Amino acid sequence: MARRKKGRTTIADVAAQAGVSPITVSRALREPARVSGPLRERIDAAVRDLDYVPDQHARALASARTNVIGVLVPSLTNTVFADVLRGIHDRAEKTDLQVQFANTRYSPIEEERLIRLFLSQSPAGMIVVGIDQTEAAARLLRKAELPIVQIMELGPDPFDMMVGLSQFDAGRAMTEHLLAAGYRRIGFLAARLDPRSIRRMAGYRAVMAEAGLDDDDLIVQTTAPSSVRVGCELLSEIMTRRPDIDAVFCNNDDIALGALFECRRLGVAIPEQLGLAGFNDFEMMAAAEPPISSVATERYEMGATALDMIARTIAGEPPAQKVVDLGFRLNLRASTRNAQPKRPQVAG
Amino acid sequence: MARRKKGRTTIADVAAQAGVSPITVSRALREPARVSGPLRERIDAAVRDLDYVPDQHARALASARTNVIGVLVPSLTNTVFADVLRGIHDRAEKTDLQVQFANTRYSPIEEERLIRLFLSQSPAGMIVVGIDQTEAAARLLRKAELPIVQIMELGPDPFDMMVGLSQFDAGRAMTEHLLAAGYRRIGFLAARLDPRSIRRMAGYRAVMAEAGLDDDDLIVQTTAPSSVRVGCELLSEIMTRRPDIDAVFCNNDDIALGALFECRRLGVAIPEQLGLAGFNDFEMMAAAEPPISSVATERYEMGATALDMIARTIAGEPPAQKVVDLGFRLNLRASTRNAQPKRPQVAG
DNA sequence: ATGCCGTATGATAGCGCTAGCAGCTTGGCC
DNA sequence: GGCCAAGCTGCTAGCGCTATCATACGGCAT
Repeated sequence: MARRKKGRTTIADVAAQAGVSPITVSRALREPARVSGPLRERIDAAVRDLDYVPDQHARALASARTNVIGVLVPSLTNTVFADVLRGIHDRAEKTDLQVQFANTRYSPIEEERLIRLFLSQSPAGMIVVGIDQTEAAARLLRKAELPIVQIMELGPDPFDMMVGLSQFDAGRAMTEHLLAAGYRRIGFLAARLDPRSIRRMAGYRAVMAEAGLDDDDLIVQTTAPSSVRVGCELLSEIMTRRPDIDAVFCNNDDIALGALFECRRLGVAIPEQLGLAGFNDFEMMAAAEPPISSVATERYEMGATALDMIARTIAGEPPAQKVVDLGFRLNLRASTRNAQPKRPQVAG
Repeated sequence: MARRKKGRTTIADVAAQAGVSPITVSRALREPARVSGPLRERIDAAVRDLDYVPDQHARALASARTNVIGVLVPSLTNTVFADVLRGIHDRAEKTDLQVQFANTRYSPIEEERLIRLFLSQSPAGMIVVGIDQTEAAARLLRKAELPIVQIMELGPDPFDMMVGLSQFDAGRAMTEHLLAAGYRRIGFLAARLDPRSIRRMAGYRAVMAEAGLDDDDLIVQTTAPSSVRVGCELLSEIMTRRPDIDAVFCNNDDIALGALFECRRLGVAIPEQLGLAGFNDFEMMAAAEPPISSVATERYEMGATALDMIARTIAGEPPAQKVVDLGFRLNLRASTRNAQPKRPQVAG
């Protein structure tokens, strides 16, 4: 039967040119060690000669395996995930794995739908964000027999592997620093309220409670997506509600930048009248005037590590550790008084 | 022979359950109109019953067609492209098209390599950025028989379709506005120097030349990737080189934000001593203090339109226009004197 | 009645590749 | 010299789906 795609160079063409059988070509490409040296060279030459590229679809169909890594992220625009994706992508390029993204829009329901969809295509591995999947999604992932990495945070009982940091500890650490620097009435500005934001906030609350400084009034939050504008609004609101605050810790850097601008508008001097800290440590934090203190996380590295872990597992050399804590770093700058533990003082 | 993937629900299972032949199921799924009503219903019911999901690979192999749209962008972290990708993705979700991204890192050589790679996988369509492909890449794309959209800018002789704006005109427009507002010694700060930056700059130069205000000294550029920090540095440099400038037009908003911070550091009042304008109109521009004038572009819409055009073409209803100009908008804010044509005045 | 046509469904033959085994060499050992 | 294990290479039979052709059927004009 005359069929389509007559032009395509197939494994049979390569085999003919190299004077071997198709299956030997197939092996030479996938498991070079199983083919003798001379043959391998002839085959390689033929491949180059004919510019042969294996058909991924035929390969996937025949082997019931694919080289697709499914990646589900909550947002495509948030720089946080852009960095992670870049890390994933960069490492994937060095392997023969293909990356397939999808956007859950911060919805666990949507995430579950996408997990079903991906799993039905038998990917080689999956990367998902966080630990708050729906129960059904968790069940699917647990019984799926493929490498899975949860990224961005850590938690008990991983589906398979994890690379992240403790968002709670990161929230704690910055709050502890602010306390140590002498701040007392520390506000918390939060938007989006995704699970990771919430755990950062929990870290903040824990520290404040331990210090006996807990106060619901100090927290201003909204489920609206994070943006610089929302940062302006939240800062404005907290200044109205609690004009006596001496610092604000923002659940991310967009909010912090908005807070900085709003302070400028309101004539609130940073850090003299108000300490300001963000989260993520985007590049602009260091360049701002004044430079803004922020909690740095290893986003690129997180994506890269996740992909590496999957690639290794597929290659049959699973990573030594199934859970990797990439930690965080406080980058303290002029927007906060950076005194080491010092006697508390009343803020200007 | 006992083979793998025994679990998978296939079209044959659906056919058995519905009491028809496999090929009829295949048709019912792809061209419902060609199957009679009652049969179609029985088949649909069986599909739902068995939770059947077609195997993309088998489908691609048999039909020599895929549903993959290849998208090549220069950067994954730049918000500009994140917005475009979101537009593409959002529309792709409404079709059965799959999006596959790759990152050219602003390198035409890398872009060519990726174009070869993608084309060898016979995608259903491709989206590429700009009009500056290598000659070889251009040849490949021209002879490829698939819908292709070039996005982000417009130019003569498209490979197939185009959605974008005239970067030159956009550069012109903002410069004309600055002139009309009375600025005379208008600096231009540019980083990265990708083709689109360069055309924006060309627009700026054209206007300055027409006004007899052209001066190489007014342009400070670097091939370093754009960042807020680089914006600080460029502003600092131009202030050293030409302390008499009265406005700066930045080739993007990161640079503009850096310039704003640096002005604050240097004690240069905006807009009193220096007008400031950016490009892209990121969300933060409106929230900044002072709010920064910027040229808004339809990035999300660009991605969405590109995908729509491809989807339509595949569906056999090609769009009426092969070239779509989405234009731009000047969003004028407090960082520039926004006088309408007025008599020139010496800047403070 | 007869034959023709258009429509709806089915049978057949692959798409390009790989799993599982079979067959052939080679070399080592008794 | 004969036998067997180990190492290569090749054959066969699909993976799940669809392009192409074939067939069945009802309606209509002749």
